[in-house]
Amino acid sequence: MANSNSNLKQALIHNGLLLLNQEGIDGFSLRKVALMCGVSHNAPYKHFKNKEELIQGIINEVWKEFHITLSSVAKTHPNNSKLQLIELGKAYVRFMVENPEYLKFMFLSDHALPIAIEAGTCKVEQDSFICETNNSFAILRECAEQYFQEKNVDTSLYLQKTLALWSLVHGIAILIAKKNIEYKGDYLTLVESMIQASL
Amino acid sequence: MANSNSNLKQALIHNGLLLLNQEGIDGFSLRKVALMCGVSHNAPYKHFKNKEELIQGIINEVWKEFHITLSSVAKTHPNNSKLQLIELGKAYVRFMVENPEYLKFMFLSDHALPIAIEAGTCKVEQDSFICETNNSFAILRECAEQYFQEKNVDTSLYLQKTLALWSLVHGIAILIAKKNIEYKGDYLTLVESMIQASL
DNA sequence: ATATATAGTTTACGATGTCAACATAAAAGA
DNA sequence: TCTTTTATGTTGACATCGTAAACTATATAT
Repeated sequence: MANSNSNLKQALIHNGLLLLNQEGIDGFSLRKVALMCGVSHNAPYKHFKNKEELIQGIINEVWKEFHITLSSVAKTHPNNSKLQLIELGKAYVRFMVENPEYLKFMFLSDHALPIAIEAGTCKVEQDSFICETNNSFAILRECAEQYFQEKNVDTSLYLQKTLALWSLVHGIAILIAKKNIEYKGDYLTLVESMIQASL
Repeated sequence: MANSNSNLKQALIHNGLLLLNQEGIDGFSLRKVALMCGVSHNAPYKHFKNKEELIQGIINEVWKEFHITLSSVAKTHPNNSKLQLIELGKAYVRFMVENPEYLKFMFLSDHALPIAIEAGTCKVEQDSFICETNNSFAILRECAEQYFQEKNVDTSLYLQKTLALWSLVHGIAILIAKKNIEYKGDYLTLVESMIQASL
């Protein structure tokens, strides 16, 4: 029971991610994922309550990937909080633009774990399971607060300014990824200048 | 042929919108919409190529509603561009928060008409059909440029600053609507202070 | 050795999107 | 006016999908 237990479970998530990449969200189905794993169409039900739960598993995997991307970017530029913020923003947007199907998948789900924002504090509440949104926001927040500290920003403004930066990056990422905006030229240059102007 | 032509077509869009509100995106189906219109399950195919096209019709309807909301807000505060911008942003966010199913629907579609952004100019390209994104962005842009003019902002920065404001509002709207952020208190107050700080 | 939990299979069912064939009434052409 | 399209529906069929139930085999625990 030790190892082979999560063998198929992991394979389902892995192949689900593959299928999502290959056929997009429209071509995605439980039965296809099962087939890719060489298993009957009902086998997934031993590991996931339903389709929604498998999707949630896949989304968690995407969040992990996202988090790894961001955290490696942050590590690449230590001791330079401004550059960190800019590169974080660019990586954030690039990830969404290059993985539009991930974005749709995540958008369809209603199971995001909210980050509680309360009168000047930003407390991350972890209830039953880990949602990587939190960690990814934590990376951004750390860099941002480091930057604000260096710029002698009033501490009481940290949260609001960080949230504004997050919103800006989140918004432009989705506008570009969803092709609401079409930029002639390198979109990352646009993102960089927008972040720079907002700091 | 004059009138009854688009009779069912309009009814399908209307009832589709109703169904979306009642059952959410998961409960939405072509056949249910047809049933609501008192028509056989294949009748919609005489007016829409497929499900995707009906959805697109519904989305266009939502854009219209969105546009009407924004434009009436802008008209409520003439000659006060700053207030206009703040109220526009709040209305923008409120619309998305109050209609999360609309948001999902729109996110699923790949048929947004992009707004071309090009080296200091923002040209709206209208190809085959009108996408209300453009008009909605146009409202925001008009108010923003009015504001920048009053503040003697360098004209060459208009586009980037408008885009930044749009991104900020778009981003916070989605973060709140998707419950990635949970604000204890009135979220519109948060939005107002964020916009204010960014101006 | 026997009982039980785990992980997989097969079969079945209703809902869905879509296609093809048919019906019918309105519009258009001769 | 008679005929022929065209527009707008209906019915029936089909493959795919998510999911439930019943069954099977294997590994573990007592």
